Amino acid sequence: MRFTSMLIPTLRETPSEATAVSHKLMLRAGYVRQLAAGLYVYLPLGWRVLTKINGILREEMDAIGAQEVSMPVLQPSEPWELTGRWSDIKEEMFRLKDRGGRDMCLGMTHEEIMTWLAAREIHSYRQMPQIWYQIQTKLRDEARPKSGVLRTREFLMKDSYSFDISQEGLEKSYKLHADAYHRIFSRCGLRFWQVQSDTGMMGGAAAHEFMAPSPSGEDDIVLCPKCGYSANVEIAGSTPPAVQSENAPFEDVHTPEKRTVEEVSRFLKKKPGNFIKSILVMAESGPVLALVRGDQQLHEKKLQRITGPFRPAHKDEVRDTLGVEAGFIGPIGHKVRIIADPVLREGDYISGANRKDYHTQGVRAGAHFQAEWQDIHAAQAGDMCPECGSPVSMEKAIEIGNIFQLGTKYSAPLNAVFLDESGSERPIIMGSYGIGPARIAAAAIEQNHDKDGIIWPESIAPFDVEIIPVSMENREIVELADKLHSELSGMGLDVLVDDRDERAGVKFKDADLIGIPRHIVIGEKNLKDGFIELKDRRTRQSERLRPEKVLARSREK
RNA sequence: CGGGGCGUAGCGCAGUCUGGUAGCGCGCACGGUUCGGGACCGUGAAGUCGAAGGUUCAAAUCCUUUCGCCCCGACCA
Repeated sequence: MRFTSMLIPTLRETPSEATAVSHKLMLRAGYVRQLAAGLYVYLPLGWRVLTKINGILREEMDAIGAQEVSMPVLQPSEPWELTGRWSDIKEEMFRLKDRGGRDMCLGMTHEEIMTWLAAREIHSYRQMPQIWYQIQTKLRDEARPKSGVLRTREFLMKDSYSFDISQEGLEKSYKLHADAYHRIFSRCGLRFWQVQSDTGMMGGAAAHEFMAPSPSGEDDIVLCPKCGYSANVEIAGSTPPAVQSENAPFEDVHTPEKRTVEEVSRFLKKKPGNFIKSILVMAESGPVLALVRGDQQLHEKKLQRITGPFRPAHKDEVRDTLGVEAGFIGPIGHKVRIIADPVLREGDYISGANRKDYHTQGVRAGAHFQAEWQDIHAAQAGDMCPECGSPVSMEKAIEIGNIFQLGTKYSAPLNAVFLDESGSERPIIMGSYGIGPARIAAAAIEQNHDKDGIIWPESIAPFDVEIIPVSMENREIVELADKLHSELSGMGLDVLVDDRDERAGVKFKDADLIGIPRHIVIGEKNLKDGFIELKDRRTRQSERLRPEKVLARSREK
């Protein structure tokens, strides 16, 4: 491919709206353009990368016996009504009516439609297991599209669905996917972790996410370097390090105008870990008082799994419910539901005294208050691993894939049933599995770049080699570039020749930006001696070689 | 949805406070010189100043409304 016949609009300056590294580089190097918030055009280079990623996805999905299909993006409401998601999902679903006034939506995922198909076509245990997948556009009216292609309103997703006759079968399909995902992400050149994750509204028994560490990631993951425990912070267990117990007498202390743990701890010269942080929230069932240690944070997702949806209490609600203003509330003497983090079981603490300008010290669980004990704190670096007790670390990560054991959450309401060997009717046991190709591309850039641009892993680079004829005036150079171009292409390599009539510096800068892993530089001086240069984008090391040698070496690959 | 920021030429920005002929750099076009890490000189094209309404002799600038984009948070099936 010739540079001059391809649209590669590189930018010298970074458009101001970009903050994530991958976003900046994709814009500058001419891979994508933004149409509107969360809507991106993939330019030729960008599309080539996605095509390569999708190729890997197809190979690995096919290898586990999955079959590719294609489902409509435009869907009728009925299957969604049957599973309850038509009403469970709110503004995030794009909805419309057709000319007949029928409710329709744009697919944000395809459990309903895949299950609809299974309900029609799978009748017997003899037909299973099945795995169906597609690489299809999804639409979600995201509350906040962000970070370039990392969170968009329209995006490509490889989604697959397994259909089994039993939980054991599901676990097998699940394992097949997990293994395939490891191969996929490894082949794409990513550093990644498989972590335990929340099943969310997908429901079901088990779920894992595949996470590529990156500062641009939206998720926090907890990792134990010792035993390999890894989990999304949304569900990660951890034991906060023990704090020295004060053995303080049980009594109120005057703390005028000191409300937050930080203020009171500084005022009393005690560590935040010696405090109980009391947070009142309003759940649908009523007020709930959540307690965590002062140096810990309440994790709202964890609490929500226990109480259902909630919101923080307003100031007047705190007063009405607990009889004291926010800042001085504590767990003692209330009849509201109290949920406390287990770390508070032991030791004595300082909490709000339930009267203005006072805190109580020497507060002990059991003796002074009762609570439901539930893990509701957010794990933080330095906490102890729930499996082996060593300190855990935290990383920001991009969710590049997920796998869910769904069970019968979709098959039951959509009546996707089969007859088992004994002739009795049972719901199909399902799993669902997703990968975002654009996120793979973005994560690859986040993990592989330098100050000059992208450094693509070979497997997903838009081209294998870029040939850089340093001058287009020199006939010999141009002829050799053409010759290498056609011979390397003939060997099955994807080759880009920068045949622009630009100065060498411009070509070098753009080549570094675009990030093709190998560059062949053809310059006058070297060519006079019969040499060209083969340059590695990552290491920047350059070798002087005879042109034939380059061909021979490429043939080996 | 809450908080913050920004909309001026393709891109990056100045001009807005204090109203008075719309600017700079890059890019683009043409001519010339140059040619191994984003060259230089000259000439030139290109802007309903996001939109609508208002105030004013006069609005990019002041007022009102509105749309869009980005960031933080909430949300993320």
